[in-house]
Amino acid sequence: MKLLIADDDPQLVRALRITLGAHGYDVVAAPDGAAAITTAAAARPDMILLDLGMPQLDGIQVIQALRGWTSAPIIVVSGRTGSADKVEALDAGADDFVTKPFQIDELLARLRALSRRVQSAAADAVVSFGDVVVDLAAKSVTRGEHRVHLTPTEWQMLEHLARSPGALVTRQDLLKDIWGSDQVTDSGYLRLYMSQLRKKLEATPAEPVHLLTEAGMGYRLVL
Amino acid sequence: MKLLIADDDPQLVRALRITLGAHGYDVVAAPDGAAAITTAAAARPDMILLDLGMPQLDGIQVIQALRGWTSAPIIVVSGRTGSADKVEALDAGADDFVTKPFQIDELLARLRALSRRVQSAAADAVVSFGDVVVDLAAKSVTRGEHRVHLTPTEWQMLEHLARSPGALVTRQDLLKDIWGSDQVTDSGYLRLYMSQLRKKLEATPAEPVHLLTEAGMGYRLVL
DNA sequence: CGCGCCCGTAGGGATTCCGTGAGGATGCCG
DNA sequence: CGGCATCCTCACGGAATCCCTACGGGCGCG
Repeated sequence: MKLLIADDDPQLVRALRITLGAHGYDVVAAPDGAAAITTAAAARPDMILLDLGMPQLDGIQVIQALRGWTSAPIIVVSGRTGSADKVEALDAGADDFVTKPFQIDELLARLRALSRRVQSAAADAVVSFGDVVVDLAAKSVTRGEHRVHLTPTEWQMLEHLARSPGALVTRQDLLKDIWGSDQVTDSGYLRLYMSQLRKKLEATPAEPVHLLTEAGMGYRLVL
Repeated sequence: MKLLIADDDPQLVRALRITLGAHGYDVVAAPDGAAAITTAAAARPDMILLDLGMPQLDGIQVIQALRGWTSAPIIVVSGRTGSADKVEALDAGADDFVTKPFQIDELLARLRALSRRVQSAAADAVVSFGDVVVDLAAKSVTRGEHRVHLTPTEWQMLEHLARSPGALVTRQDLLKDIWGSDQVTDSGYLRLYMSQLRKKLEATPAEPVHLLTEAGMGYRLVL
């Protein structure tokens, strides 16, 4: 069971590394928010211990970034005791919230409780179809041997589709998640970006095999 | 989302029932450990809120009894702050531990966090009959090894039938839910789309085995 | 047997929905 | 200031979908 500890207090990290290591966990560490994200992408931990008050990046933002591609349990560790902080972190995608100072045995128990819930430890962060490989964690797209460059909007569309392969994604969902709010004025961006995606990823853009459209409903990525 | 509250403090139960009810939860309550177990068995809640210090039965025993047959998330609420109690409860099978007094918004956030995990784990919104598999979540239909394409209206019909398999669905219900308002002018849409569904899903469309019609009443999906 | 009732099915027009090209608007960077 | 990438609008041809109408068949009943 691999564990990522993201905390800027070297002493705490050292203590946790020893204790958790003794309980059979494989520990990797990151000193700030940015490092936490890159380290998580590289090491693919099964669980994440995250301090809210780190330099570089807000803890909430770190949670959101991680939740973009991994469903690994996140336990937030923080000195702040206000319920507002807890609510914010939990709603951003964290699974549990422990306030410092904490008892190490309680933390261990919460880790055990969460790991019980975890289904398939490795939620594949890579989706591939045809000769295209999409790496959700690295935000990179490869076709054959060459890398494909996508604009931010194109990537967001592909990301949404690739996150639930085979599932139908409603036009509403895409509009809401990419353009925020309740944008209902689909004056045709979706059609346009989908067209560009197909041009970049499909062998025959005019007759797509993977990026399908369901008339009147939305789009679907078929592997 | 049905919620079981097991607590011997009537005032707290009353307050929780109001607050949680306002947030869309369907609340049932039990005043002691024994009642919690029997009520849970009868009501089949999706989540359980459990007080450790109840008469009749130790909270830990209640957890173990519940875990014997249900995997619904259990949040323990207790006045004891000792880490030993937390560890014991969590290791017995509880998912989270909140100490009294607690902020109601924190409790709500923890409920949301847990339900998120449970839902993603139980993504089994699949109904199948014959060689047809209907995935309600992905809005996809497969027959044998091939995907079946449905138009929006066809899908809505199938969805209604598949959401209550075996049950009779009134023509009125279908008309109202698909075409909105109190459209009673069944000038034959239903017959038409049902015909197309059978053509796509039944082995012998002329002699349907699963998409049956009850003369004068409506339609029924038998698995 | 004749009839009305209900249901299944086929064809076709009207409408909505989708793909795509061209081009203007905006922001970034040297 | 100019080039560049990206985002967005608009318009049009073509495809998919919806919905209406019509026709045929099974079934109960007088």
